[in-house]
Amino acid sequence: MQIEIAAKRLAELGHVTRLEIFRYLVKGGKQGVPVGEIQSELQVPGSTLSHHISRLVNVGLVVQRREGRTLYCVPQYDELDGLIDFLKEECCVNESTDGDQAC
Amino acid sequence: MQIEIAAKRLAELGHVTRLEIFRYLVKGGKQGVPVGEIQSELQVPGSTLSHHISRLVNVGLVVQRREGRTLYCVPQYDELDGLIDFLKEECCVNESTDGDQAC
DNA sequence: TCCATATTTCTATATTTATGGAATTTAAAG
DNA sequence: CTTTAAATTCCATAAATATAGAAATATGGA
Repeated sequence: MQIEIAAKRLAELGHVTRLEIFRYLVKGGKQGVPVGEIQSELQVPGSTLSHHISRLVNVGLVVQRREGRTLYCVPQYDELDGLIDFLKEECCVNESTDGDQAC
Repeated sequence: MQIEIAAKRLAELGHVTRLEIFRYLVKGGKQGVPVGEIQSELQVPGSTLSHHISRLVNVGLVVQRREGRTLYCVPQYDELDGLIDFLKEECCVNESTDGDQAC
């Protein structure tokens, strides 16, 4: 993963409301959660919520799927896993061999 | 972990320069890396670098240790692991049982 | 067609953040 | 006590982000 993409994704997760949204989606599973359900769960004004969701979509952490009037938000588990792996990439490869090891 | 703390930590990692710094530290292991080494590695002006490092320190992702004139930066592996766990907490607990499972 | 529901886009304001040069602090060495 | 090295703080400016009301769009049903 390119560092610019990883940084953007982390930045989007680094906001309380968006992190709440994303965690709620992660909890919800692959079928996705309607925008309206997120709104009633988190009690955020629609325009604000829409702004935050579209930021998560823009960086590829969430995908949307429409069914009639309802938009489902689906968290991208693979992207999340990739991000986590990126954070621990090459962990301790430069570590001197004496003392505790972190990994 | 409280969501405010998690969001702050993610936000600090969500900046290219700081993410480069943190990953370099993660690579370096528990003994830590001198600020000067980070500077020559990443080619960032001192004042800018100092600003970014202090943000990482403020959210507890990095701890500093002085040895003479040299300041070592030590990444906090436990905090990183806690952050990662937080992101996947309760993954899919609301998922309906039919179809693919993400976890 | 007309209406209700679901969600987004527009718009403006307030706040936070990034950047880097210059000056300063801290610590060791001569 | 003066110099050199390592790193931070101060400062100003530029840029990005958050917030939410009002208006607009999209979809399905009566």
